[in-house]
Amino acid sequence: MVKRSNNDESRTEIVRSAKRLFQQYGYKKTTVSDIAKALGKVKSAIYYYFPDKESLLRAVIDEEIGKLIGSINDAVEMASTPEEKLKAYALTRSFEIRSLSTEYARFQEEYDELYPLVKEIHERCDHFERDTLKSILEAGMELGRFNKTDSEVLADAVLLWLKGLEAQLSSFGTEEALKEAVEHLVNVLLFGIKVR
Amino acid sequence: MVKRSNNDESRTEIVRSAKRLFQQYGYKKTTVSDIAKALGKVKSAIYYYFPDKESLLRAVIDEEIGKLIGSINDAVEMASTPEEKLKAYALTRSFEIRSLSTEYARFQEEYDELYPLVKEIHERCDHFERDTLKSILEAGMELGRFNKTDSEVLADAVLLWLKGLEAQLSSFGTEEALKEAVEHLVNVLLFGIKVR
DNA sequence: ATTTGACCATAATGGTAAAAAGGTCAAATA
DNA sequence: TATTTGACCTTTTTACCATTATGGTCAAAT
Repeated sequence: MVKRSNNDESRTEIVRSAKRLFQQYGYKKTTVSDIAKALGKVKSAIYYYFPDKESLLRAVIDEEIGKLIGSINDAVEMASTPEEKLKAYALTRSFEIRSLSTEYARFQEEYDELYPLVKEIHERCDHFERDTLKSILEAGMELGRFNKTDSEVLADAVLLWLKGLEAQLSSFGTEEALKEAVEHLVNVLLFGIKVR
Repeated sequence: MVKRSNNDESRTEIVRSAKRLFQQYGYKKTTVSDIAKALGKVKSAIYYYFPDKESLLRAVIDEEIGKLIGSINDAVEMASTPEEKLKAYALTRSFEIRSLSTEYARFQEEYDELYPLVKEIHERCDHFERDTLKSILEAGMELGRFNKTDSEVLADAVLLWLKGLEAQLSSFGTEEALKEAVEHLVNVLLFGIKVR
């Protein structure tokens, strides 16, 4: 754990305020003063807790990543078989990212400026995702339920496929449509299309 | 066929000039005068053949779509089995789109303005792609090589997956890496990951 | 230990005049 | 007749400047 200022509560309140405003107005359009005013303070109070605006954004993002990873982990652990875990992984990932991308819809307009940060986030998540997927796949192979292949390569392939789905998220009107698509794709992933 | 002006050669030369300059400088940054000057003419000469700048872009795009669809068709027809056709489809599609996105790299900076046109293109291609994929899949089912399911739903799923791959194209350093990824994904698509 | 307002440097914004662009057309060309 | 041209019009883009906002600092106040 990182050592923090005595008053951790102020930090979390500031992050909560920042989060709300970032979601509503985007990163650039919310000023540090806005974040402070929402707490009945003035911007220099913020700078007592955070070195700069970007670290506020990082704090918000860290929280969101934590929640995302937590949700996925929970869903995967809840499932019992490797097949179920894979399905849970794909569904949870897709739904959580979908809801994130609507909550932070304004960030898309600022993609150019936020790109370095986005890249960093992706790299950080990639690591977790590869590991999690790899262990699901390996468990399936151990149990003799999945074909034995290089689990790393396969994990990358599945991840590529999930990211592809992510890029197409906006094309799904309803949650139900997304769910059906994910389930269908998981089935194809599991069984292929060749007759057995 | 649309009725054209007598001198079709001028039209094609104008399109060629526009194509070259659009690739090099993007759509907005190439002026109609530039396109004309490259042919030793003045811009009003262009307007004798094309009603406006956008229709120049459309002509270029139509040509590129024609080539893209042609390449895919050729590759698919060349392959003999449904499995090979599927692989040929995925490989050719990925490589052709990859090369298009490098040739017209500047267009990404202008995404916002070109969006309506891009959407139109996608819709137009979607139709062809769905039909082609559907017929490959149906042929496979007829021959008893693919599991029988709703070919339309399956075609959409495969297409979704190919578009996902498309969104990740920039993450492949070499052509070889892309080829390997596509082949691996096609194998998963065909056989799934469950033991038989 | 926190909060504040005054302060600084830089970046965003608005307004404006000049330049460039898309597009039209009657006259010229061939 | 089929093209090409330059002059012309209107709208958009650019370049520039003054003003304002914003991110960030700091000594003093609480």
